[in-house]
Amino acid sequence: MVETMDDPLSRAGQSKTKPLADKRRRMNPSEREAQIVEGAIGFFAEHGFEGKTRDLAKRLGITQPLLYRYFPSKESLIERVYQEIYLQRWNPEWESLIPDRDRPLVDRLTRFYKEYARAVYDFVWVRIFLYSGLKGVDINDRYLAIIKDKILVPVCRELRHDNGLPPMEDVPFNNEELELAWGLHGMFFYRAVRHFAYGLPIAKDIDRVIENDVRVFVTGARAVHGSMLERADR
Amino acid sequence: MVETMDDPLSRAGQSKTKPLADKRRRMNPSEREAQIVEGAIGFFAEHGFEGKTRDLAKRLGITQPLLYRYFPSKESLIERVYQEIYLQRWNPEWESLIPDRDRPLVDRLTRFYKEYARAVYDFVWVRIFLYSGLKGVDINDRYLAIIKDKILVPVCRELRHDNGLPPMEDVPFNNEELELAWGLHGMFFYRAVRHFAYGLPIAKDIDRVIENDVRVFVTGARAVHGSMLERADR
DNA sequence: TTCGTTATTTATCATTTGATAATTAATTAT
DNA sequence: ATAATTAATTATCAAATGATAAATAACGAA
Repeated sequence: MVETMDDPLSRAGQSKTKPLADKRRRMNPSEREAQIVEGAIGFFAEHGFEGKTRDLAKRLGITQPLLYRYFPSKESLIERVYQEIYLQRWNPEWESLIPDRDRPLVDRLTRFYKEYARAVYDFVWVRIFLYSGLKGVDINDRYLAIIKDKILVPVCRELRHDNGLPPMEDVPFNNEELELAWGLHGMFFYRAVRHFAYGLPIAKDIDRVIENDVRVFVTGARAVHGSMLERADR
Repeated sequence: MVETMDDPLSRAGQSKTKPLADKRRRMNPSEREAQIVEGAIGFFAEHGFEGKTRDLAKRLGITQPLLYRYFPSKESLIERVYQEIYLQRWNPEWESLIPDRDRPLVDRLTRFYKEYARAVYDFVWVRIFLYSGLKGVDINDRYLAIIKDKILVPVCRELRHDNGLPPMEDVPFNNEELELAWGLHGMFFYRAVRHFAYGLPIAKDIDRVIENDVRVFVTGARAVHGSMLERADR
């Protein structure tokens, strides 16, 4: 029986009630700044960007005006949170993984999504991504453009090659095909939404789930990919 | 070439700048209430539940205190929005669709997700679902429990039958199997997240996309479903 | 037309909230 | 030890926000 994992709220390490810095003042500025940013990430992930600066300060065990010594405004702190979250968690090596035809496609995809999960199946990441998406922040679009260009389109390319379909130079790439690859990505990412946004339990052995997802996708895609190309040209 | 659909923000009917009720006062109370609720749905879907009552009132073309004649508090209005959104959009007929073995499983699934899409691929629904999920509202959990019990578990049951696997009475249902069905649901629902939360374009011909999703899933699931049951007992 | 009812608005309150200024005190340099 | 520096706190401000009370005016009944 496959176990499930509960309590998505548990962020490893930081306890929730942690104004334990009772009398410890005068921290090294760069340390303090880092502490504020990290705290803000967790805080906004939990409460959304409408979370109050006073509550954030309380959580950090500092006073609210101190935030304004390090950031000129709440908005600038939020901006910093975006930077930290988005830029830190993309590994360019992933991009070279997909087109590596020395290995079977199923292996490549499984490997990619397992590693990607390690970076992204995370309370703060998922929730900040959703909150900023709903807010319509542009950095969100840019991130998704990378997903599309560096992962999904290459996946389609490899899928064609694997299934003996004509390359994109001969039969142009089309949106229906892109949706196919978004399907795999949706299987993958919606699990994170379920767990970290909705608070539902998720299977404990993520790796096995990913293996299944990829097998389902690659096997199933073979059955439909071809027909998309036929209908595609004119 | 498959077209794509842009501007997820467009909610059919109501224009965004609409305080056009310039001098028309004294509306029938039940009408007014309905108008407020509908306006609140669109408003909170757009701005989240932290949206300000004054902005909502402005959008409705009424004054802010009038809201409080119809709802004792902002929270009670939000509660009403939940009711309206969640209760109104579940069709019990869908539940009987899945187990109908007179039709091929692919047909049943395609039909269900097409009809479900008509109810749920919708700006306000998707966003309020996400906002309330992030907020941790219990009605969200209850809705997802219905999805699981009435759709996903039945899907697994039918999938077993279709692939000649032992019924649940013989080999018990397990979480890995459930994750399989969540995979299909994720393909489906993540498209809505992409479009309505992230603002990305989505293929115009939703029906065709759903057909592809279901074919990919059913074909691919056949390749992995069996192995889950073997490992499952003990 | 006049009057009574009540839907709606205007005026206002008490908190909350992002932000600033003045004050205090921890740490380092002399 | 003493003074200088500046991290951090305390004390506030002004605007925003949920909510209430009093005043107004639209509509139906007489």
